[in-house]
Amino acid sequence: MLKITKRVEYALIAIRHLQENQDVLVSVSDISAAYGIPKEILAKTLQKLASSNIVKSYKGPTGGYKATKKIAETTLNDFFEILEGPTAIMDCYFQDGCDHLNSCNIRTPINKINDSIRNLFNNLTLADIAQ
Amino acid sequence: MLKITKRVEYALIAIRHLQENQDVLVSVSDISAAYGIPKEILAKTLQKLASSNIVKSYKGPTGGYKATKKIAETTLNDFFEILEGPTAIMDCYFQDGCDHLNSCNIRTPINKINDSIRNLFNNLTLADIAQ
DNA sequence: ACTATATACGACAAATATAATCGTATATAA
DNA sequence: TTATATACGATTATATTTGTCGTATATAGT
Repeated sequence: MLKITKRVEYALIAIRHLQENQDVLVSVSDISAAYGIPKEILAKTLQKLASSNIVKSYKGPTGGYKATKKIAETTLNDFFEILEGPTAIMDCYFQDGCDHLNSCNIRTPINKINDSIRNLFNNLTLADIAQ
Repeated sequence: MLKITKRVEYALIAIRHLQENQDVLVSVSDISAAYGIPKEILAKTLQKLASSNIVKSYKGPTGGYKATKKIAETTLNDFFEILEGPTAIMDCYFQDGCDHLNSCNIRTPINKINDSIRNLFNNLTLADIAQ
């Protein structure tokens, strides 16, 4: 429990690699080969980051991805949300339609835990965790 | 991702219920019926809590569970660990045997995120999140 | 002593979520 | 025109989580 997904792991690896190679365009194949990450899943992950302007994409041969300045100031909360949607330790935090709502006696503790985690991730940027 | 398990959810429900009924012994069936939780899984969850003295168990008919004083001072980290083992956003944090260790470029960020979460959970007790 | 009912606990099966793959479309440098 | 890159939806495979089954042990009540 409380695990991050492979998508997030791959995204972290990719942006770190892009930041270390800011002078060149890096293709999905490059990163895939360097770290042993399945190509297609990495491609889709980078597409999500591109549509949020965390990275910039260039099509065609000699194309690839580039880090943007937005990376450093992006919070973990935003980063996770781009890839996986809203962060919540239980689905009922954002969804509704709980069967036991009437008898639920853990709403307060669940909300407190959630708020604490979201507060933590809102105050940590990708730059903060880099070094 | 970053979800808690049903076991943790059920455990939270159970200890809250026990705290609200400290004067009587409450059986698994009582809690199961009150909140619509599968009996066997709830039973095993309470057994784990009992073996860590978070609750106390009494066998035989008229038996059941009782809250202990230890509940309030228990940290979320200990609580989660009793039920699910060590808290880590990636398995490699506690396990070893990673294939890509040589090319891993996210060790620092992963450790920072992990340490932040563990620090958060070590400083939050079950009493803290109750109200 | 017997019976009913509670906890204790390991093994297995079902359901769900995650990870990976496949197929096709589009853009563009050479 | 061709080769190679990103873009993206649909499907399959895998892993994890959740729930069930079966059996043992303890004990209050009769």
